[in-house]
Amino acid sequence: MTEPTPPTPDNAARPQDFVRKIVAEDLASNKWNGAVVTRFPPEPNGYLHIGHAKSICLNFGIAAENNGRCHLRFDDTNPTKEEMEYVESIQEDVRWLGWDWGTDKFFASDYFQQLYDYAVQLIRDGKAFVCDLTAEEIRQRRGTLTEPGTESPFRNRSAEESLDLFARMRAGEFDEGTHTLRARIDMTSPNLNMRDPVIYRILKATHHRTGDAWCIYPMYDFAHPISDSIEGITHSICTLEFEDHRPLYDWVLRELGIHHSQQIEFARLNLTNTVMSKRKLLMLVRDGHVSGWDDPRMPTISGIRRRGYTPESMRDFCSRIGVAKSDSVVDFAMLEHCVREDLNRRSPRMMGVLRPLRVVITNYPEGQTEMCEAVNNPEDPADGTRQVPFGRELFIEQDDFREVPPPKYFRLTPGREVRLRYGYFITCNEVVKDADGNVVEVRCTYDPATRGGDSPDGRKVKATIHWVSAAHAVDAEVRLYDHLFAAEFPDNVPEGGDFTDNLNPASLEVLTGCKLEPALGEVKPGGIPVQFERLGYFHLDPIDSAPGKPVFNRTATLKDAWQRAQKKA
RNA sequence: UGGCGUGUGGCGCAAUUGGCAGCGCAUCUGACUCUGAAUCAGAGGGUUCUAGGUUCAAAUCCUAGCACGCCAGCCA
Repeated sequence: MTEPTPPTPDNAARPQDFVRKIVAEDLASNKWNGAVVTRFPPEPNGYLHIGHAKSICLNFGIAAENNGRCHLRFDDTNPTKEEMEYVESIQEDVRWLGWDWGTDKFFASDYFQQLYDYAVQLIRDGKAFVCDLTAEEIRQRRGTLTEPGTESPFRNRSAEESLDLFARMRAGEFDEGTHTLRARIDMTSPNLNMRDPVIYRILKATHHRTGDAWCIYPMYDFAHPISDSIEGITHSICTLEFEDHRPLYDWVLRELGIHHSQQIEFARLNLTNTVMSKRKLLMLVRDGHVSGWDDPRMPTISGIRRRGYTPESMRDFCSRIGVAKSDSVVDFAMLEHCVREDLNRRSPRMMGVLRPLRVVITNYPEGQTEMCEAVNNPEDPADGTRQVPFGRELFIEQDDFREVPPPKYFRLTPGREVRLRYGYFITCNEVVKDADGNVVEVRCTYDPATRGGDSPDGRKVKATIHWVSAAHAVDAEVRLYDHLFAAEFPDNVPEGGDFTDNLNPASLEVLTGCKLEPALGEVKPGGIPVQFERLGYFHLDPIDSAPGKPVFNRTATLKDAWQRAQKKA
């Protein structure tokens, strides 16, 4: 429907972040002969979220800005956690964000043989050894944050013996947990990662790509630097928690004497009213707090896509939040601002009534219908106009009528005249109630001279409200979303509780029997959200909608000064 | 009482490397308005973590503290 606009290096106007500065300096000093090669290395063990989007835009963005490449590499060294379903969704999400890895799609598992050969080299050089300690024994000897560890009794066995043992590990002779390959570094290092870290373990699990070809798998700290090296990565950008791993990253590459990319760490994204760890997101899915990874309340890429966020707004968001090394929490309002800005510019405007109240125009001829011309997008005249049917019976928003109006309430109330957008001025003169005293219908008169929405005598009305012709309305389900978590910082919870205690019970409100103008019944899936005038942006749900039975997800509300004033009062 | 890292308006980031602390978001006014939207104009908000020191001049350099984050998986 709408062509996605390709990502542009839109950071030019913004101050450069520290990573881009390093890249620029390296280019200036010709450190890598003009090459800029980055990579986005997800583990296919879950769906991508907005935090990943930050990393994706950083890595692909830097490559694009510098005429370089960004590799998509699946870090699949743990067969017990990874699945093909995730590699598919990850690719879809990166593509949706607008990035293209071209032919540079890789899997760490493609390097298993090379990795194995490098491990052998390390053993030969006396830099690694096979250790017979159990996990528990290794843990006990690791020492603590303040005390050094103690060396493994197998640390000094001969390279020949380790080589033999390693080959037998690979051949499947040993059970899981009985042997590991460890780097021989320094058990007294203040950096625990350097205390003879395990670099290979036995895992008799079927790998989603290599099947049963291997029963030993390299650890992240070994596989990652080498994968970067093999691919000729120049800048290996990762998050802060890997800072402590950099010495090990450098050690592996230095000892092997191979291409040595530079690891650079930045702070991961945090968002208010949101959790952003795969573990917690998985929990929300598994425990049924949401309908799935793509629930529109989820901060996953697939969730926000289904919610109606656009790739353009996501990229804009990522460039606005910046890249730095201090832990921080971005205000959710920043994200909303970005979607609103994009959607305001591009979304078609239409009318939909969420909570209908029947209006009968008593002086309008029964059975008559006419068409009113409505502007599709005032922000973009090229979008043209459309015809909206008008009749004697209409629906307006319940909120747009008050029998006893609060102060400064501009909308419909007995005796007051308001404008029906693109329609007529109407004046309310009668209220119909049910047995319980609820207003079920308002009866109005219209001024035929105000057709189109302007009065020839120049009289003004304070409010313009939206409406839908009852005879032509399309029925729809509309889902209103709010923050998944009521608390700004969901993890802040008293002893004994957990983040799910902060789930917002009102994060989803499902409205049925909503009344939409006919054009909204024709919206095709795959486009951008539509603005329901005065309400917000709504996105046709690609999964639950059926022909003639649209379901709309509210992407974001419009800013509402009235509501804000009400809340204050 | 280990190592690594980070502290700049409410929030996220800048500050040409020592030269009057700026931008975005948020907030609040006002204007305009056939969306209480958008737009436009404006406002408030800072002990640059603290204390010393160097200097004509410090967010930036030095010293000593403090706070916060991460690290003791055969996860990544």
